[in-house]
Amino acid sequence: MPRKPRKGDVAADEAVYGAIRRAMHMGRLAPGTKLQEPALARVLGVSRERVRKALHRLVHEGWLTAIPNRGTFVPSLTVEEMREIYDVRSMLEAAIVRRLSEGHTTAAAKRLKAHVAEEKAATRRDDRGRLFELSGEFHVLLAELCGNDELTRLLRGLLTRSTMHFSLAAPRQLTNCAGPHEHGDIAEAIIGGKADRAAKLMLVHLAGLVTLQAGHPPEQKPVDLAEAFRDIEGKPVREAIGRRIRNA
Amino acid sequence: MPRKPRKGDVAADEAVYGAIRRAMHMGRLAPGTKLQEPALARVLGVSRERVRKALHRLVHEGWLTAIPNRGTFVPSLTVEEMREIYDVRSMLEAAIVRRLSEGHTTAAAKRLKAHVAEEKAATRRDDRGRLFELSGEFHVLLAELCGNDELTRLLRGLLTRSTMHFSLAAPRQLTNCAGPHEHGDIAEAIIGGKADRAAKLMLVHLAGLVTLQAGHPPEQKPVDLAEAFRDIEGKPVREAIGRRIRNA
DNA sequence: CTCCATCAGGATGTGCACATTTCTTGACGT
DNA sequence: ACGTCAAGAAATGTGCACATCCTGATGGAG
Repeated sequence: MPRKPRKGDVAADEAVYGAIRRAMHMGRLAPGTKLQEPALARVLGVSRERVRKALHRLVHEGWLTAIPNRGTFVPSLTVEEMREIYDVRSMLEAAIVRRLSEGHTTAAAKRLKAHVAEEKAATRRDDRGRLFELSGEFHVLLAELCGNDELTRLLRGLLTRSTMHFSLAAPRQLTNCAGPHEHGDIAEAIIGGKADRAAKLMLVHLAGLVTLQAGHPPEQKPVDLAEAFRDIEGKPVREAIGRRIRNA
Repeated sequence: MPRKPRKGDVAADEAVYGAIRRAMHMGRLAPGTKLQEPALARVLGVSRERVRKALHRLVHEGWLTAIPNRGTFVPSLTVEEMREIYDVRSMLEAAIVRRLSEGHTTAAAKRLKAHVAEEKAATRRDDRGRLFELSGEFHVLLAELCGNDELTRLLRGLLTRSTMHFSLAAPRQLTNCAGPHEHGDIAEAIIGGKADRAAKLMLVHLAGLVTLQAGHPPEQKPVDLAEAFRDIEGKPVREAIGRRIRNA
């Protein structure tokens, strides 16, 4: 299985894809913003087809909304849609913590503890950017510990769509989850084997996030594309590495 | 919001997409088959870019596997991947039937009963094709009754990937679920409000499907594309109608 | 003054042609 | 005889140019 990268390679695709996602993640692109292909191609310094492909992919993944012959837009999640996503997450994550509570390796417990410790450290440093990342990764970690790749992929998609609201609507409040101590409690219940308690804590945790998000309606403001993508394109693509091609 | 269809329109895209999916659904395309773009374009009578777009979409949805600079292939699901998919389904669907058991409208109960009745009718007629469809739709129906669109979308994707194995590996056995009576029992438990029983029945049901599929390893045989797509392209696109564009 | 029709400008969608890569076939050397 | 390498052919990936459609503005009619 040769994997020779070419000159421009698919890395260019990933770069464009990652640049747009990062801009959204950083709250540069307000809901309702139209992402027009020529402007993006000019700003990012790539061909229009590259931008096209990336936009189509983002649309398919639910990050952007496309209207035929009109263009692609940054979606404004309604409260109802958000509630639905968290509802599905509740179903999945309650089952996940239940399963982990009923049986997990010592290595798993170690990773959980380490993650919670890292979150606490970030909290002490008041490093809200890092804490934002860690808070999301906690939920992915739980899925990973189940050893089911399909589950991990699915939950990751759900989670990114969940955190999109924070990124887009309330970029100021970089408090992804209501605080690391809730994660700590959940981890403790899992390690202690208390399935019911872990599930209940997770449900309360997610419910809290919903009310937290519902309290911060998205702020509509126009955005200049050139400004939004300033010092973005060069950085390495981090979040795309979980999205590899499936090889039979 | 105007919706003027053009001459060829997006319907052509959907037609190509649907044709390939239908061919897979009918077991015409064996696992490992390479879908090369020029041949498909010639067979379906459309331009190569149309085929390209459809293939990319199918790859992204998990129906096909793409290898850069090599082409797109019909995947051969391993037993492990299949088990993972059913594992996720177990988590979600157990939660679904629990929720429905704890509260549902009379209209919901009516739809459930009607569906089970239709399955029994198809069984009596020995209409295995129709039963195959209905068996899948039963699980989607449960998700729909929860009133959560996100959940419905997600489960539909999982389900199509589950049934892919039947379509590809064992097209002969058109018994999607082990029999409508299991669906009937689940529906009965839901309507009766027995959450634990409904959840347990669902878990047993899904576990049974896994063992059923694991017993039928995929049969590898080369396929002629022109033969696989005979009397396919003209038919109306049925399964694509649930995949509309998201409009903000 | 308001409303509608018409038209220019720009953006999206599509087909085409070329560059690049990979697979196959055949010959050559060991 | 087998393995290796090279050259041709075919398929994939990409950029370009044109067709089609939407949007906003301008001018005329009521």
